[in-house]
Amino acid sequence: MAINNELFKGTLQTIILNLLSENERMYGYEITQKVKFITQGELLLKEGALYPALHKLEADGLLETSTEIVDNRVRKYYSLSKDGEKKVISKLQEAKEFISQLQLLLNLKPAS
Amino acid sequence: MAINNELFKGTLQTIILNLLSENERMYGYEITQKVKFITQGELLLKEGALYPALHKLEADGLLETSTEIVDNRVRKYYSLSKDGEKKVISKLQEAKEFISQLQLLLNLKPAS
DNA sequence: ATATATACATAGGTTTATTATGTATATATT
DNA sequence: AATATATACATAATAAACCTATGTATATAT
Repeated sequence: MAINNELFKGTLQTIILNLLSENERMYGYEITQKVKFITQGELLLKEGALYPALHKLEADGLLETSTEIVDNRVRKYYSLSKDGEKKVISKLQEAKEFISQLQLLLNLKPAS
Repeated sequence: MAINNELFKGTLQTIILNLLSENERMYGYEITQKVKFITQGELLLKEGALYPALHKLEADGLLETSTEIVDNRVRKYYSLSKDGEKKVISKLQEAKEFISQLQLLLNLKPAS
C-alpha cells in the first residue's frame, strides 16, 4: 500500500469510507488517484489492496455499486449504503482515538 | 494488541523503541504495564505480540538484553543498542509523517 | 510499434498481531 | 489450606491485512 510504510495497515477501510462520504460515488481507479493526489505521491494505494477491500466492504453491506461503460471501458462505481454512512462515523471516531493514543505513546503531543 | 482496534498494526516496534529511548532499560512485563497506563487501559499490549516483537528487535541488533533475578523470578531487561538509538529517530519521523498523512486523508486536520 | 494510462480482478506469499497455551513464583483472598 | 490474581517469561496455531505479481482489455501518446 505504501511506498515504504507498514503503518497504514488497518486504515484502508476507513480511508475508503471517508473518501466516499465526501464524494457521493467513486470508482476504484479514481480512489487510487485521489489518495495519490492527497498525499502528494507519498501513499500509493495498490490495486491488490484496494479491490479486495472494496469487495469486502460491499459484501459487508457498507457499499453499493453501479457499473457504467465509459470510453468502452467498464467502470464500477461505489457509493455508501445506509449502513456505510453510519459506519464511516464510527470509523472516523475510532481513527481519531487511535491517532490520539499513538501521539501519547510516542510523545508527539504538545499537551493533553 | 488492542481491545477493539486493528489500527495499531505496524506501530508496535515504534512504540517499544520509543519507550526504551526514554527509559534506559525496561523488561517485557513493565512495557505492557506502561502502555496500559499511558493509554488508560485503552491499549492492551498482549504477550503474544510483545515478546516476539522484542525478540525480533534484538535479532535485528536494535536491542540489547541483560537478565536479572528479582524475587526469584527472571527478568529480562531490554535497552537500545547504538543502532537502536538511530532507529528510533527515523521510526518516530516515519510515525509523524504517517499521522500527518492519515489526518489529511481523513480530514482530521484543521489546516496545512 | 511500443509504452503508458485507464480499469477491472485474483493468486500466492509475507508480515503482524491474536488467541490459546505452557511454565513458574509471589501475594492476596477465602 | 486452597484458590485466584499478579508477576514474568515463552511459543504454536490461526486470522487478517496488505504486497507483489500476474492477467485481461481498451485508449492515448510517443
